[in-house]
Amino acid sequence: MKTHRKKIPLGTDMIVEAALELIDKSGLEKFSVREVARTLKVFPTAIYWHVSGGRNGLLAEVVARALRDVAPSFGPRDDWEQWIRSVFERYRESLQRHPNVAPLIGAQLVSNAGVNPVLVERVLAALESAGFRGKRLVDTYNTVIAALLGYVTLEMAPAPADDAGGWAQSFEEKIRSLPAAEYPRLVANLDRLANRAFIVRWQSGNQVPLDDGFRMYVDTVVAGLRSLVATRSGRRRT
Amino acid sequence: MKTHRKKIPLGTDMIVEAALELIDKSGLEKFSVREVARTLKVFPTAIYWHVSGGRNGLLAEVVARALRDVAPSFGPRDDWEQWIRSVFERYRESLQRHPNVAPLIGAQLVSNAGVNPVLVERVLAALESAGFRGKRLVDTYNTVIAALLGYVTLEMAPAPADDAGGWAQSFEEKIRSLPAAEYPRLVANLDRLANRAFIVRWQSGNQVPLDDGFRMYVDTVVAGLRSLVATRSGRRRT
DNA sequence: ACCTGAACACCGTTCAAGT
DNA sequence: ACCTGAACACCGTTCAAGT
Repeated sequence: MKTHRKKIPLGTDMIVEAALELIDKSGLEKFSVREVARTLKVFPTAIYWHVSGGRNGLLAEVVARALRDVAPSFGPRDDWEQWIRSVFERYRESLQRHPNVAPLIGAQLVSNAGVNPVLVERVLAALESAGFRGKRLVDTYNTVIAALLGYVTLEMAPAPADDAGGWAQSFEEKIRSLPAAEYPRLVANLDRLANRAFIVRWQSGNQVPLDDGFRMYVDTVVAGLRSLVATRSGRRRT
Repeated sequence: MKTHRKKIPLGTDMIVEAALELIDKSGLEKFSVREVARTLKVFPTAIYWHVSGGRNGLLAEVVARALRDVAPSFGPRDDWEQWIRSVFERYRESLQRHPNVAPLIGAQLVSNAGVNPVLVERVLAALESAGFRGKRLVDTYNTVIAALLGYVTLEMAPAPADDAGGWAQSFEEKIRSLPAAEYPRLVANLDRLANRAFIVRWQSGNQVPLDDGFRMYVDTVVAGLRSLVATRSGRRRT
């Protein structure tokens, strides 16, 4: 699986791909421009000639590469609910292939711009077909994008790099010894929650996927949108 | 507003507070353990004696501090929908006070554990009162937490630190010159979308809040949950 | 145009030593 | 117990110089 590059002259794509491979293999914590340079057998400064924006610019391109082709095309005969569901699934699959880029997505505007205009256009198309227009279209658009990125970036949040301090173990102990008096419901449902629910887990979603929660989440968002379609009046009570 | 500390001996709280102040002022990019040490007029290594887990451990505590008291208590006579709405709002207000910590929340398990067990217990209480039990309770719990963190962390994603490269300006130009042929809906709604919608904005949510989108988002989640309450049968079509 | 090479101003973290 | 001090192995980025 190791890519052998010889003397083929450097190019932006080559650098971005090397960076992504490196992140996939060792995580963001280990990532550095210099390391990328080393794997390409090039001086660090050569990178700067090819990619603008330095380290952050490179990371933004990495995100864009990892997330390309997430949005299936939307035609006038497609069902918007079904389409939304499929984008959510494909987006999750992309991040499951590259879990270590997850922290980048919410990290910077530059990076979440990596999710490209094609996706924007198609989400708008789907929502328009659902009946949303004008200001309301924009609001539902923001809702969908936030929901799209939300679950998965959180699910894939990485555990400590090498965990020399044994964080995972001591955290598990802390969770398992919470007093039932203070946390009755947490303790009552502990078997179901421990390591399988946000905040009370010690492994990342690429190791312990939270599948059922994701399904419920998608159901919730879609059902919510559907109920808003019914509400034709622009304004709602706060 | 500048805090003058004299010779009061170092303590974990003091360090965490100094770190949070520093992040609030200059952002995560500028943050460093050494800088924290400098503001406390202490050698960098002194920090390590007080806070375990090094830099990441410190950042986790910063998140915990920034997000404490987000969850109002939930009593048996409270309305679960209203309660969910208020947590969402309070969580957003906390991050509006400390927008620069936003990237940390999805960044690591250690950090999103900073949202403490009290919140877990209360969310469970609210969802139980809505009628969710057992496996279904866990799934809706994951849904709510993901939704809770999702919108706001994305909204507060920081723009490039100093933007020496003029990223914002060139990105705006790129957006404004997208071809209407390829992106008909994006271009048609550009005035409403530009800088006011995810992916096609160049300023962070602490400068240009996406309020209406947030309201719609909360409506969507709550309406979705409500519709799932109705569906008493555990299973749903995929 | 594309890359080398050296240099600058930083990092996080460990480990020994002081008080 | 709490902190200093020195040292190690790194960083990202700039700038001049080579070809």
